Amino acid sequence: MAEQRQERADAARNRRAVLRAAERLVAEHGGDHVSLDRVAAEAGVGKGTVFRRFGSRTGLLRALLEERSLALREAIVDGPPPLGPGAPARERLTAFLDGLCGIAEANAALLTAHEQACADAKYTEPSYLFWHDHIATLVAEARTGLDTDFAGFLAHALLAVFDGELVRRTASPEEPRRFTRSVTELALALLDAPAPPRIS
Amino acid sequence: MAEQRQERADAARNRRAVLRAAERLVAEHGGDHVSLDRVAAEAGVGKGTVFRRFGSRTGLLRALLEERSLALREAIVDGPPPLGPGAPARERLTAFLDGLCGIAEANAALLTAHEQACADAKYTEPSYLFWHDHIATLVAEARTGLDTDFAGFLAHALLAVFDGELVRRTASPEEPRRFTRSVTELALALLDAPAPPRIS
DNA sequence: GAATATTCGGACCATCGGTCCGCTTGTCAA
DNA sequence: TTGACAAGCGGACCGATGGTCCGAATATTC
Repeated sequence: MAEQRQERADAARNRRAVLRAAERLVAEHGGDHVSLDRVAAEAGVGKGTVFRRFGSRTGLLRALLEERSLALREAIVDGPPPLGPGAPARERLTAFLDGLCGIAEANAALLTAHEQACADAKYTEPSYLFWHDHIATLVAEARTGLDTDFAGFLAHALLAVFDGELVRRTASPEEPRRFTRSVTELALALLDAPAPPRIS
Repeated sequence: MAEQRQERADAARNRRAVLRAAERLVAEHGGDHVSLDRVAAEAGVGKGTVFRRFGSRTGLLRALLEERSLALREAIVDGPPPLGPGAPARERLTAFLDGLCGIAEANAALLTAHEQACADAKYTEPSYLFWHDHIATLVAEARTGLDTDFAGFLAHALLAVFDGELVRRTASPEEPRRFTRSVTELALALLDAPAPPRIS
């Protein structure tokens, strides 16, 4: 069962149309200002269709975002080093962050829209959990002896920086990858910091 | 001109009533689920009054949050060290973060509501600008030679951790100030990290 | 106590996410 | 080819919500 008797041809066509329409609207207008009515209209389908395919506004944005990050995710799971398994934690982490920053820089508006839509559920999104787990693991590996919970917190802290608006503000015309550079420096600072003094 | 002929007595009374009502509702129900209709009803005033006083949902939440952080702000500007001027940057920063974390831990739900309402304008809020400037200055002072822009980025990164939901998730029953401890460790790690290698 | 500026309050509006259901259309077996 | 049936479509509809407006009410001032 691939997924219950295949998706009908028109359904697949509409799914693509909706994704492309949403993508276009988010790119043109800011992250918000993209109501589902407009997406449906732009895609040339009814609103019901959008919901049938994606369940909710959140689902639509999530689908777009996962489409963008699928390659990175696969490369991490079973691609060649330094992204994939095998490389030292430190190299894997910077390679991963480099990839994620690239996605963020190219999709800042989409990030904003997604954050807005997710709201509270942000920390339970499968994608978020995956990124978080990956970072936390690598951090713990690179800094042996670090408290596990604190490694998790550092992972949250690193991911917290991926805010659409912050990405947009950090980027600059003459240095498009400034966000990436900043995040990388931040991550390295965390890895290279001396062991924290025992607090309590 | 205090502010144009004083505020009328009933107006002041209503302002307080609305603030207290909003506070109560946010505390009881989660950060969202606090519509302005309900706030108005709970306060025993008309909806128009809420808007007249606070301009918008965002304005109301902001007012609540600034009420909570006013003391900290004043202590920083002209209070005694280590919060106020005079102490070494490192001590000032940890003292400040300690204070801000305290506020965050006590008002996680409010934080969530405010983030939701601010959306894109987050980085232009007077409060945010104040915190950001303060942190960036202290970081630059504690790590001389650090690129100014990067100090600013680190400030954003530190503030990005103050996400209502993250605060709630980091706190734990048996260790209420776990969020504070984590943030402090994070900040110290950033201050103590060795100078980053020149990238480009 | 009257004149006046300010404020009140809730009806009203537009928008938006999400639901529903009668109609259309792709699919597949005969 | 055709017919029957499941799957999908689309847009009218709904409830909630942020925000506006203006006649009524009231604090303030002289």
